[in-house]
Amino acid sequence: MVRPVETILRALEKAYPQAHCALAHDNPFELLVATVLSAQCTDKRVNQVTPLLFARYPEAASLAQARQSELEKIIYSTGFYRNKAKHLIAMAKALMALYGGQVPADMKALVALPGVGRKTANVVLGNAFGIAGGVVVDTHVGRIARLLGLTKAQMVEKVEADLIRCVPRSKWILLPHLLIEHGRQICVARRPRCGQCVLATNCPSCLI
DNA sequence: ATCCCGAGGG
DNA sequence: CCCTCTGGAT
Repeated sequence: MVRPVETILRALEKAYPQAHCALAHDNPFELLVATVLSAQCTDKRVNQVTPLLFARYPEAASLAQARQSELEKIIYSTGFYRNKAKHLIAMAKALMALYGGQVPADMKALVALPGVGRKTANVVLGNAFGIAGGVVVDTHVGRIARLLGLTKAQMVEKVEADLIRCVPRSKWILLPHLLIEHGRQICVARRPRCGQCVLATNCPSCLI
């Protein structure tokens, strides 16, 4: 029923040769912060607040000393601003206390940071350090959760486990970017453009 | 109304 | 396991 992953990968790589991490960043710290901000928010809007954010708080040391009210104003438009501001300050303090202000290149250490879950850790590991720790699975998977009778929480875990099993490790970092690009251009939530979809012939939800 | 590169708390 | 947190785009 489902086409081999290799075939899907090849089709997506051909369709989106420019796929990459769209969160603007110059170093692991900036990517970590940007990824925390990206929760339930488009990368484009994150990129609108990060220039001012990083000018004001260029590294963990300054962010750890931030006044929460000031930080909230800067990140306001990314949503969840109170939680994110609180988490970012706590995260920066933890980076100072545990890692000398540096971002650890380690899954367990990243996930233990305040406000950092497995998805954020995977983004930082893969795109800042080039380490394929796991596979980034975002909220797109929630769209098909109902078809399989799974909750979103179950879905995220199962999908990553399946991808780790089926996809060669050399593609773990690239694959999420391909899927996200596909989700943005073709497989959008409302009125998906199935007529232009390179995976249409194999898609159970295809509308044509 | 629904969705966006989620995570913590109950 | 479910809920909440938030604003802007579509």
